[in-house]
Amino acid sequence: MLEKTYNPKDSEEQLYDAWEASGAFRAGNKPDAKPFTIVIPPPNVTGSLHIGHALNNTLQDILSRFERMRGRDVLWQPGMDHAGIATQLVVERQLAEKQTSRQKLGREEFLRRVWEWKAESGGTIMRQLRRLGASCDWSRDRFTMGETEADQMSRAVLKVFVELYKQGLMYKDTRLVNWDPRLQTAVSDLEVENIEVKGNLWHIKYPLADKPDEFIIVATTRPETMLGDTAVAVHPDDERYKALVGKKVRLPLSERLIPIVADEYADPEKGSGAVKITPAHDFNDYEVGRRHKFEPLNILTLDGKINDKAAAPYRGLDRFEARKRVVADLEAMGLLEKVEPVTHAVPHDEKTKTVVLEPMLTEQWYLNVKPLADRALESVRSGQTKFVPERFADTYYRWLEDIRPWCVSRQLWWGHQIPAWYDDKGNIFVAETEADALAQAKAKHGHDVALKRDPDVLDTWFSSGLWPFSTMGWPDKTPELARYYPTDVVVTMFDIIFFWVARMMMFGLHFMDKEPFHTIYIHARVVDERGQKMSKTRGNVIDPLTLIDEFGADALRFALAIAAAAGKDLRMGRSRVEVYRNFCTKIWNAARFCEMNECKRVDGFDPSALKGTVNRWIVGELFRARDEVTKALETYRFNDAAGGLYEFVWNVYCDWYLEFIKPVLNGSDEAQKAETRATAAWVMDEMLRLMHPFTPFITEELWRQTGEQGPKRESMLISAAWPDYSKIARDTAAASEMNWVKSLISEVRSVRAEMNVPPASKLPLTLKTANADERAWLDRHNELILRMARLDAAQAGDAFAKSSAQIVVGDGTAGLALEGFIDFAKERARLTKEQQRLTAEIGRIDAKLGNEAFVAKAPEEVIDEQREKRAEYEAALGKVTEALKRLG
RNA sequence: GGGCGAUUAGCUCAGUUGGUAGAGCGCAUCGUUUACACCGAUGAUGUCGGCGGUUCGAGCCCGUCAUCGCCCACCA
Repeated sequence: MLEKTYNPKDSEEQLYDAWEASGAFRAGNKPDAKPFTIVIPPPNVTGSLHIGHALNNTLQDILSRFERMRGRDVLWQPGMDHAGIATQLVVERQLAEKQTSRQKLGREEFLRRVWEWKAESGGTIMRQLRRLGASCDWSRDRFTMGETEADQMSRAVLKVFVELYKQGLMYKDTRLVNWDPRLQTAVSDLEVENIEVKGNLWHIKYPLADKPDEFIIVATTRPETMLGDTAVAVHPDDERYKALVGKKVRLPLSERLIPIVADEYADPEKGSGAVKITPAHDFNDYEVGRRHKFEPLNILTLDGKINDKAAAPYRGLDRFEARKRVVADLEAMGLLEKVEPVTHAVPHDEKTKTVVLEPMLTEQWYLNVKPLADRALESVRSGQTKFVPERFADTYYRWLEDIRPWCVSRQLWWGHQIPAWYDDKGNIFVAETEADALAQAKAKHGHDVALKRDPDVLDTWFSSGLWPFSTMGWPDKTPELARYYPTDVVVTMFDIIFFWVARMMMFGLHFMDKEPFHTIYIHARVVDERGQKMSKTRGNVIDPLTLIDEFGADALRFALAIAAAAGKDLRMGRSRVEVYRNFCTKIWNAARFCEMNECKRVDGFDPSALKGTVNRWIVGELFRARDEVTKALETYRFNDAAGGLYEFVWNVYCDWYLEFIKPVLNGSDEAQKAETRATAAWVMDEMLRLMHPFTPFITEELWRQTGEQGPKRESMLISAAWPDYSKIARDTAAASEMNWVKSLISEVRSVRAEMNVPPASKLPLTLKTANADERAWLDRHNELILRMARLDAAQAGDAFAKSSAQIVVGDGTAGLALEGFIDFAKERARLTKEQQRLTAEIGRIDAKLGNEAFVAKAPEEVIDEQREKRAEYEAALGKVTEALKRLG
C-alpha cells in the first residue's frame, strides 16, 4: 500500500544505496554497448555544494540516466580538483588560527597538513552530490593530484610538462606578470579582474634638465611608480614636443636624469601628450622600454613595498603609503600641475576582488599555447566539436584567436611541483623524475652534480585541462582510455570556457590527437528570485541541501531542469522548488489512484490491441510525450523535456485520462474495466520511465512499490529501458475523437461558469451538428460527458443546414437556455478557410511556373524563390490538413 | 573602445525551420463528486521595447534607435 503522502526523506538515502549496491552506476557492465561518457567538472576539494553545482550535476545526471536507460554503457566520471590557491589559503587560515604559518612549518610539513585536511574534511561536496542523486561511477573517483609523484594522476601532469618542454613550447621567461603581492605569486591573465574604481589622475611637472624653469607635464593614476620612471615618451609627430626629443628631464624626487623619447605609444590626444615610461611596473611601458632598450627599474618588493632601488625617503613604504607621500612631496615642491578625479579599471584578484594586483618583473614558466590553440579553434570551426548554444563558439574563437603565452608557474606549495631542476651554473634539466634529471646533468657534465628543484607549482588549470584523459589512466595505455575517450559531452558554465574547456580542447587534441568531447553544453548561471547574482556578501545564497531537506531532491532537480533554457540566467528560489514538490505529490497521488482502483500491470500488455477509445487515446498521447522528451533530451533542451513531462503527467494523464476512466472503473463492463485498468497501470509505468532521469527517487520508489502488483520486475527502474514505441502503429482517430470530447466538456463548463449555473444543478444538453461522427461520439462518451460536464441528459439534436456545431445547455425553458459555440467548430471553420487559401496560393504559383513566357523571362533566383514559396505553402497546407484531420 | 545577450500577461519566464500569442506563480469566481486543497473547474489581464523594411502573413527574418545586463580590452 502506498503511503498517503510521499516523504522524500524516508526513502532517498535508501534508494541511493540500493542503486549503488546494484552496480548500476558502474561503467563497463555492458561490454557490447556503445559507451556514453561525461567527465564531471571537478569541484574544488575545499568546496561544498552550491546551487550552481546542483544545476550542473542535475543536468549531467539527467543525461547519464537517460543514456543508461537507452542501453549505453555510461561512464559518468567523478572527481575533484586540488584547487591550488583556494586550498592552500584554507589551510593557511587554519594555521594562522593556531598561531603558526606555512613558513614556520616548512614545505614538507605544510603539505602533510594539507593532505591531512583533505582526508578529514575534503570532499564534502561528493557526499552532497549523492544526496542530489548523482549517478557517478564512484569506483573511479579521481583527484587531480596524487599523493606521490609516482601516482598516475601526477605522472600525467609531469609527462605533459616534459613533453611540452621537449617540443619547445614550454619555456622560462622574465617579463611582467600579474602579481598578487599578498600571496606573492604570479597569476594568469584570466585570474585578473579589472574593476572600475574611483581614483585620481595626477598631472606632474617634470623639469627639463637644461632649463629647470621649463616643464613637461605627464599624467598618471599611479604617481608612486615615477620612482621607477626611465623615460618620458612623446609621439614622433607631435609638433609641440619635437624639439624636446633627445633632451632630458630631471625626474622629481629621484633627481635622476631621464631621456625624452619619441614613441608612437604616446597619444597626442591624451593628457598632455607626454607619457611617463615605467617599464618595470606597467605592461605598455614595458614594451616601450624594450623598444628603446631601457633597463627596467623595479622599485617594488614582492610584497608590494618600495625597495631600496628607489629614492631613499620612500624605501620600505607600502605602495599605497608611498603614493600619498609622493603626491604630498610633489605638491610641496609645486610640481603638481593639477589633480583630476577619474574612474579607471584597476586589476584585482579575481577571487577576493580586494587585492590590487601589480605588474611585476619576475621569471616564470610560460606555455606557448598558440599552436595548440590553432587546433582547438579548427575543431570547433569544422563542427567536430559543437557548442550548445552555438553562440558561445564566438566567445571561444575570440579568446583563442589572440591568445597569449600562458603563465603556468605559481609561487605556491600546494600543487604539482614543476619538474625542472637546476645546477649551480643555471642549467635547466626538465625530467619526469629526479633520477632522470640527475642522469641528464651527469651526461652534460660528465660527473654527478647536485641539482636543486624549481620550488614553484603549476597553475591548477594545468592539471584540470588533462581531466578527460588523465582520469582514464593516461599516460598509461589503459582499456578505459581506449573505450571512453573521447567523451561525449561536457556540461559546464560560460565562465570557465577559457579556464577549462579551451584547455581541455588544446591538451586533448595535442596529446590524444582527438577532441575530448563532441558537445560543449553551456548552461546558465543560477541567480536568486530577483535576478541578483548569488553571493555570500549579499546574503542571498540558496543552499540546495536545505531545499532538498524541505522538498526532496526530485523537486529541486525538476525545478532546475525545467528552468534550464540553455545559456540564460536561471532564477531559483524556495517557491519554485515548492511547485515541483507539488508535482511529485501529484504523481504519487495518481499512483495511489491506480492502486485503489486495482489498476495493475498485466503480462503481455499490447498497447496496439486496445479497444476503448479512451485507452487508445492516452496511449497515443504517451507516444507523443515520449517522442517529445526524447527529442528534447537528444538536443539538450532540458526545459522542453521537463515541460513536456509536466504537461503530460499533470494536464493529460491526471486531469483528463483519470477523469475519463472513472465511469468505466465504477461501471459494470468487466472487459472494458480490465482493459482500462491494465492501460492505466501500463501508462503509469511508462511515465515512471520517462520521468526517471529527472526525478529518480520518487519514480524508483513508485517502481518498487508498484512492482509488488503485477508481474515481477526484472530490474530497478534505473536499469530499466527507455520506452521505444517505434514499432507500434499510431492511432490518430482516437485523438480526434477525444479532442472533440474534451472540447465539448470544456465548452459546456465554460458556458456554465459564465452563466453562473450552480454546480449542483444538472442541465440537459442539446447538441446541434451536421457531423455524423460527432453524434456517434456523443453517444459513445455519453456517460463521461454527463459526469464531467455535469449534465442531466445528452441528446443529439437535428442537423443544422450550416455545419457549425452549436450546443444548447438547459431545458429550453425561460431562464435556463444557455447557448455556446464549441471551440472546435470555430477552429474547423478557420482551418478550412486557411486550407482553401493555401490551395489557391499554390495553384497561383503553379500557374506562374507553368507559364512559359514567365519561366523564359524570369531570372533563376525568382524561379527558385517561387519554388521555395510553393514548398512553404505545401508544408503549411500539410500542417493545416493534419490539424483538420485531428478535429475530425 | 570592441563583442554578446535581454526587452512577450501584475511577477518570473517559455515560444527550434515565419502560419489565429503560452506556462507557472499571483489575482477573481465557484467547488470538499471517495487520487490529490501540495487539489479541481472557470475566468480576466498582452499595441510580443520604439520606428522602418522583407513577406499573402513577423514575437520569430533584415535595418535602426532606446533601456538593462554580461564578457573581453594595456591606455597615461
